[in-house]
Amino acid sequence: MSRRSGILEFAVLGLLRESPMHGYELRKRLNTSLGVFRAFSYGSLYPCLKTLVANGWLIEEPGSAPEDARAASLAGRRAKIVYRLTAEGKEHFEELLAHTGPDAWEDEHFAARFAFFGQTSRDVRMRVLEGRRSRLEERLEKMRASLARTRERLDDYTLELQRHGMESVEREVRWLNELIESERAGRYQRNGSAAPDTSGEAGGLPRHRGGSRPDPSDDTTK
Amino acid sequence: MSRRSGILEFAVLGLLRESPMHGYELRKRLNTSLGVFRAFSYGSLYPCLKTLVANGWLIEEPGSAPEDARAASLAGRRAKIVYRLTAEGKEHFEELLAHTGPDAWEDEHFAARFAFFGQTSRDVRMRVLEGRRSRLEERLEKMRASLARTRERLDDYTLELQRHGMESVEREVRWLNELIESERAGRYQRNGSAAPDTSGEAGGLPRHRGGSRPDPSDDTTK
DNA sequence: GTTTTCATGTAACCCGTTACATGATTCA
DNA sequence: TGAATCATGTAACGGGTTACATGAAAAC
Repeated sequence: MSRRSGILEFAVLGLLRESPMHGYELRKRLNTSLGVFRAFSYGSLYPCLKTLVANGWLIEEPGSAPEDARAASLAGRRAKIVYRLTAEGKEHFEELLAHTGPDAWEDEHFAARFAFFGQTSRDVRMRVLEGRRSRLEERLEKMRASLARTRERLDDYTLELQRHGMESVEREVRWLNELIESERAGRYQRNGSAAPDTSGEAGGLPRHRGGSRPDPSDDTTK
Repeated sequence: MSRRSGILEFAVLGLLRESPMHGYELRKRLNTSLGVFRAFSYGSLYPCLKTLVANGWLIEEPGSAPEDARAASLAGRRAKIVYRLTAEGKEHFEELLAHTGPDAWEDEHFAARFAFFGQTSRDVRMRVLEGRRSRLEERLEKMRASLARTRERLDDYTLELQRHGMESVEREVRWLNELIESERAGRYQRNGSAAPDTSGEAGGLPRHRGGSRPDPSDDTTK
């Protein structure tokens, strides 16, 4: 059965659900769109793709770029394997999305699921957000308890590190609260299509100040 | 030479520098005092201790608890191996602390070093803090660039995830700025001994609101 | 006297990386 | 025609975890 669990498998399925792709492009998308929190290498991606195929979740299609029709007449053309999600793969991905295992609330697991919220139903999103929040609150409890126990024998730097760590967690809890509130109020939308200037309080998620600078240079993939 | 790099080795050396300990206690300290950011298991700790001994950085002493003197008369008493840092080990740890390798600025590496700032000179601290900061600023650049490139074809959730990620990084940069400022001003102290109520702006690091609640219950180890 | 906690260890695995090898396609 | 980039892969390793096995000391 090959339990290749982990983030990579999940993210690959999620990206391929949106559209078929070959490995190279897949990796680029992993490291930009999703890559804020993690970067993957070919050394893990290609073996992963193979086991996903072996599990029947993907099929490989010998494909070239769609608009490259004139090259299709060539005889010995190959390479560029396009992977496409099968029906079983789709089903498996749904299960993974909905699955509420104990590990599902860890940092990177959570981030990966969140990245695919657009393909989920609201009640699943709610469960995930609330699960993450209570997970963080447990963690806060432990940190507070540990700090209360050891405070006196720690030097200033260790203390400062712990304080900053706790503040980070508290901050994420507040963030989750906002998101949960948004979901409750029904403020969500499928796919914000090209709204070049996000100035007002539109329909979607709560808007914040800051973020990317308004510099629309560099449209190429570097 | 057994390049067992990684956080664990570093943290073990750092803790043993403060005082000798046996493995079990060592692990507890790793997961409370330092464990805010990471938890280790025996399955990694004990093998690590062995290689550290093999490298000459630690020695094992058959030891029981110091105040357990009456038990010393027993014949076949053993187990409870106490590990002590050798002179070479100490030297090695200093090198690790001062070493400015490219990996030294990553999240967990940085956190581990920071946790042992109390054993460092100020210029080393400054180098580490500034190194970390410029590392984060690089990361911000990439995130901004990536976001500017892909903004239109991302759904709201992915966008929100990236926004939150960037804000977290920006927040850490501000934190580092404060710390660097503190170091510059010479506001640091070795070991804040039992200041039960931290209300005013004392001599040490910049004080913040929030943190652990004033509830001194539960002094036992769970 | 039995259950808990302390204490040490090992073998198998997991999820990924690094470094390397190879070749097709595009562009100057 | 030669360099850059696209594209696919593999072998060896890395730094840990899980689950297991064992036994001594303390608590009840």
